[in-house]
Amino acid sequence: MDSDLKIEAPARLRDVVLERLRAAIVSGRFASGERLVERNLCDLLGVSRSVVREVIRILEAEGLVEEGTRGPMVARLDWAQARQIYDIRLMLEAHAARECAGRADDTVRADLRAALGQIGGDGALEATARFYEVIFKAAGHDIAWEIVSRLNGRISRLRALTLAASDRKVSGLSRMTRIAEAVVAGDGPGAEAAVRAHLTEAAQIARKILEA
Amino acid sequence: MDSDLKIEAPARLRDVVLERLRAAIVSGRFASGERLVERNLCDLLGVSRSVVREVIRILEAEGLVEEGTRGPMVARLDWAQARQIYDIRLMLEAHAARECAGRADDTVRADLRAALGQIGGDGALEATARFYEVIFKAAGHDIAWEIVSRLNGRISRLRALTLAASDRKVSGLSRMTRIAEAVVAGDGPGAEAAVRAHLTEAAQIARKILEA
DNA sequence: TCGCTGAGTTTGGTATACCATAAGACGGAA
DNA sequence: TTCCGTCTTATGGTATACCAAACTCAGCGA
Repeated sequence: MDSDLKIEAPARLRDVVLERLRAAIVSGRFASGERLVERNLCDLLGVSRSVVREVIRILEAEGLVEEGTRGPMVARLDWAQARQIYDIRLMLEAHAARECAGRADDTVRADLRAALGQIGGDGALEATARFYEVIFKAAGHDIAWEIVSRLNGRISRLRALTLAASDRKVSGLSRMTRIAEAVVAGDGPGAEAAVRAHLTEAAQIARKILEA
Repeated sequence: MDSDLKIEAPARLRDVVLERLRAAIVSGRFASGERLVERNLCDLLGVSRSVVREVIRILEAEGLVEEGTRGPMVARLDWAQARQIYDIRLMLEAHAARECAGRADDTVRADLRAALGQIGGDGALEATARFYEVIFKAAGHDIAWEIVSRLNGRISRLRALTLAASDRKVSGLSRMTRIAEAVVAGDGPGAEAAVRAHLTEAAQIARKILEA
């Protein structure tokens, strides 16, 4: 890895706050519909309002925060929205997986296996994201990846609501392994089908949670 | 229209600036890759940095602005990106048109005709947006509409590059009329095909422009 | 002539101050 | 008791101030 030499850019306060706040919302630390009072967030995070406000704009664009009558609040998430998000992800990911399978070279295959291997470990969430990133980037679908990343913020909120997270993780891993196998084998239609199966299952679980 | 009674929310400076700056970028007032120096924008727009900075965050999320090494700059737009955007729009719009055709009621049909009727007039751009909004909303694809709206900012930049805008407008109108006709007739596959034809043509034009 | 250095300037990052408005509390009059 | 008006306060919108890093460029020495 040549990343050892990379100079890490000094972390901007904005990025840190963005990450924190996003995590807080995704993890359910703030309830759906709860108002995000700027000055409270400033106290909570120990930063000034400038930072908080800029971060709120970004989270608004991600759909995690929406404007209430009096100010920003945590976006509400219902099944109607989640269903749409899964539909969109399905289209974009299926397309990317198919194209990726058609053009994956050895580097891509190796990256895919590496990401898959880390999913069982600690940073499961990051590894999963990395897995998809490899697929999208290899397919030349940068913009689609950008979109899916943003949508993932909202989807991730669903995961936090799941109680039995462990068994789903296993299931998800096996599904993703099937995706990877199809991609590595250059089997476009198979990869697409695997993506479809994975997302359909995930959507079913989300539906059960949100309709309850 | 009962909208006569509606109290218009006091326009926030942020919204005005957002619109202005977006228009400036889309129209080519700022060159691709040009640095957006905050203090310059403040002078230009006559507002404070707080506002400018928040607006820049929003435009960043729209992909119209990207972070340079030293600060924000107007995003570069090449054919590789535009092609991806057209691909994504194709998927989302085709899907929406198909579903809209399957469930359009009289209200939707009327709205669609109204929007179509206004496209020839002054606010062609707004009317076009309204046309698609009707289709997406009627199909129950709010989130997809949100995504397409954002992507449209980038696509709109292409239009500004076109010299012969008039003949394309006519062509676009006839294509959109075909979409509307298929939707009104409840012809899902036909609507999808019309969308496909329209976007394919638009993509071809964009390609010619960007590869030159 | 080339290169180094240091002052000055630009620029983005961050914090704070001020203002207008709307919600909420409180009290008086019918 | 209820309704209305007023006062207080919370809150978001906007502007300004300050700082540190980095870029520029003149000046100086080898």
